Amino acid sequence: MPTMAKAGKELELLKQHLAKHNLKLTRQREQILNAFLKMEHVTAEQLYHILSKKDPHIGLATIYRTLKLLCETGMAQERHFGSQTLFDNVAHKGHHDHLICTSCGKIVEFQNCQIEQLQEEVAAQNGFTIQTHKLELYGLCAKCRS
Amino acid sequence: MPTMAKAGKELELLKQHLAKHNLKLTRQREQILNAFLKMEHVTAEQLYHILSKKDPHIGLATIYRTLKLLCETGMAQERHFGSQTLFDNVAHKGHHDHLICTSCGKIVEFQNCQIEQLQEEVAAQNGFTIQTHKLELYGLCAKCRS
DNA sequence: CTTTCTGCAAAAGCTTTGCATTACA
DNA sequence: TGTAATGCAAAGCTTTTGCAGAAAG
Repeated sequence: MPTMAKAGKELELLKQHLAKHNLKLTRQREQILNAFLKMEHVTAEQLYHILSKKDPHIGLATIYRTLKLLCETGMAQERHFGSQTLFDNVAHKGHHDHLICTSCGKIVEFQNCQIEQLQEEVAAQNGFTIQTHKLELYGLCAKCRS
Repeated sequence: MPTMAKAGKELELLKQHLAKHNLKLTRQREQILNAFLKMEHVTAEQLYHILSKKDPHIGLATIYRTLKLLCETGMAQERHFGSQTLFDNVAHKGHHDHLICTSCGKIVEFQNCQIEQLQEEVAAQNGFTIQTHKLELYGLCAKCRS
């Protein structure tokens, strides 16, 4: 059943991280992970509202604490867009960058291997080894331009 | 005297912006612009401390208000690194991107025309017209790797 | 003179922390 | 049974806003 194996991949990753740091898997952490994995990107507040419906006593602080854990595992990545702090789901689609419309706020994800390759070259020239990167292109989408 | 002309270029840009929006050029705005132009990137708090020495009664709110203006002219660009909000001086060196060491915090600026060209292509494919962009590469610098 | 700015202080986010209690392993 | 996690509320930061007096055009 490869489907089931795939479904639990992220949970396994979290379990590994928890075990390595002597932390515990809780009902809340699992709920937060599951809700997070369904989204492309979320704010802490958004997750809080989604989860509050199922579990009215969940705390916003727990969301923040768990999102920090997910960032440590590499599944999530913190990103600032305007005044909002978004947490990107990197597990789902792999790494992706963003095109952001400055007029309507529309966000398009994209990937480009050539750019990534050039990034590696630039880093090497400066003696750096890349761990991760963020690329955001701001402009006007087709609708807003016309 | 080309030197003087060059020195006032950014001030002219600010004056234009102010005129266009029916705003006024004040002593504080000029001071903040000058201090800002001397730096590669600063936080609002840093500018506040620098300027407090000359003018003990300057307000932090004025710094924030003026930095917002500088962003609108395009001379400054807001950037989030970790928990800090930095304001980049784009006027001085033109647009540049950043290599950031996740271990020691060292920041290296760079420019790469090929990457910029590819960005344009990606944007065009998605119907976007780019206004600006941010590229940050996070990793380990030579010292921290060894 | 009229409008905009400033500094101050208060307010408003958003995120983190302290603590008693609960849940995991 | 011993740690670690949770929820709540309070504290902490950074950034914004309201307002009366000051300054610019």
